[in-house]
Amino acid sequence: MTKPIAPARAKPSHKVPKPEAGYHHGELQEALIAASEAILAEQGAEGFTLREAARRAGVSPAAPSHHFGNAQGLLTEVAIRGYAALAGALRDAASRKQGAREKLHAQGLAYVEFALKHPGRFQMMFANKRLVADDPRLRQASRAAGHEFEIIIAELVGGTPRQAKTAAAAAWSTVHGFAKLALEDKFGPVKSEAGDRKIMTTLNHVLNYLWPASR
Amino acid sequence: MTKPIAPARAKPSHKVPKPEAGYHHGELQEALIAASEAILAEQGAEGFTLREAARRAGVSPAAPSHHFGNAQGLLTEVAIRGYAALAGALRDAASRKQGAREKLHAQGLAYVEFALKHPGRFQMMFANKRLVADDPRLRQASRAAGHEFEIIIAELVGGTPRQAKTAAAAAWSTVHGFAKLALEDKFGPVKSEAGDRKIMTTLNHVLNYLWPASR
DNA sequence: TATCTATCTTAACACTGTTTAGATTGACCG
DNA sequence: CGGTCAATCTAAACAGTGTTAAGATAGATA
Repeated sequence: MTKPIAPARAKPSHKVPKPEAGYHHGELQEALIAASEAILAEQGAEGFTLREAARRAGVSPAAPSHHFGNAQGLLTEVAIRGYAALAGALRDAASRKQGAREKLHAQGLAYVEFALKHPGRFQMMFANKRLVADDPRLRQASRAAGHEFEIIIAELVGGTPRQAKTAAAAAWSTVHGFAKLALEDKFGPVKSEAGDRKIMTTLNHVLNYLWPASR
Repeated sequence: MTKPIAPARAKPSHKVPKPEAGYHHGELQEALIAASEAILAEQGAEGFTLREAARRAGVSPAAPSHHFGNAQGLLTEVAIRGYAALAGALRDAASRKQGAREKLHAQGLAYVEFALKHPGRFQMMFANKRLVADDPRLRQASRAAGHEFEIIIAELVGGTPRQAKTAAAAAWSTVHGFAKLALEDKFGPVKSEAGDRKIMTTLNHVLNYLWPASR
């Protein structure tokens, strides 16, 4: 189930990661990213602190700066992986269905499911002010996720590229808005399993309303 | 251009809106709310600090606590007024048009216009973790804004209340998602006047696509 | 083996929100 | 008119935060 999220290029070239080191951590980047994701999962986007991430990785508060520059740099890395995971989820969802409408529908469900399952990460991915918003890799990761929508939309609406772009913006806006509103409890409590199910059926109705079979 | 969003009442320039500064401020609540809105307008939601609001109101950092309890309490008050302003904008926009579809369309434009014009306040209104999320007045203000959509939607779709609820969720999700994505630069830069205009025409296309004349 | 450089720590700085105790004030009430 | 009292605000402190500068350590290299 856990698919490799990071690009294939992995290690800092020269050495094999040693689990137990002394002064040198060995895998500090990965440890900090993992710690950050854990904090986001436990405490949400507002709960993240750089010091806590360092604490969990077992290093001093100043250590992260050598690898990520600052907190925004670390969070940017987390967001990039988040976008990759989201793109993967969208691709997977579409691949399991046949017919453009069914694919789009499945993508919409997958998008909101991702948001509800990883609220902290999701919120952080769209918090430009806490990221290095103009990082090329971040921008590309975001575009790649959006592209997953455009692929299916192009299949669905045929028309000019301009029209496809419009339709893709419409689809993305709808599911993104729904996810955001749901996370702020605008469609009822979201903490419980039952709450989540109710929200997902509401989403189902919304998608059927906006993209009926006739489209 | 800048329309008074707060009740027409006071004109608190930074200091001493009232007679000579004494030990008592006299209108501290209003001054703090105005200061907070100014910070949100200048620095965005992430730029707000309680101390800066106190500074602008000319009081000590501890003063706000006597009126609002804590930072969340102050921001909750700001958010309540924000929702009232949003509801007013939606009502105004609808009242200027005839026909349910035109009204809904105008509301969608007004919603995004509000978000682009007051990004800091808008983001804060939907940042539950920074507010007293279960404050009854806040919840009611939020529901009142959402209700503006439901009124028009009921006019448009006729059907069962359940169907109207679905359609309202769809409309709200779409414009909210569009606004949020636009504020995170997903539809291009949003700082310039030209950027905003381009975004609004994109929104126009989206609304025409999702709510065509035939609905 | 000696040096070099990446990595990490220690310590400090300027912030933040919140709490406690005390000072000041205006208003009520005899 | 004068005294009490509650409301209002300040001062000071505390535990946090992100970031930086200077120095220690260790792994790799020559």
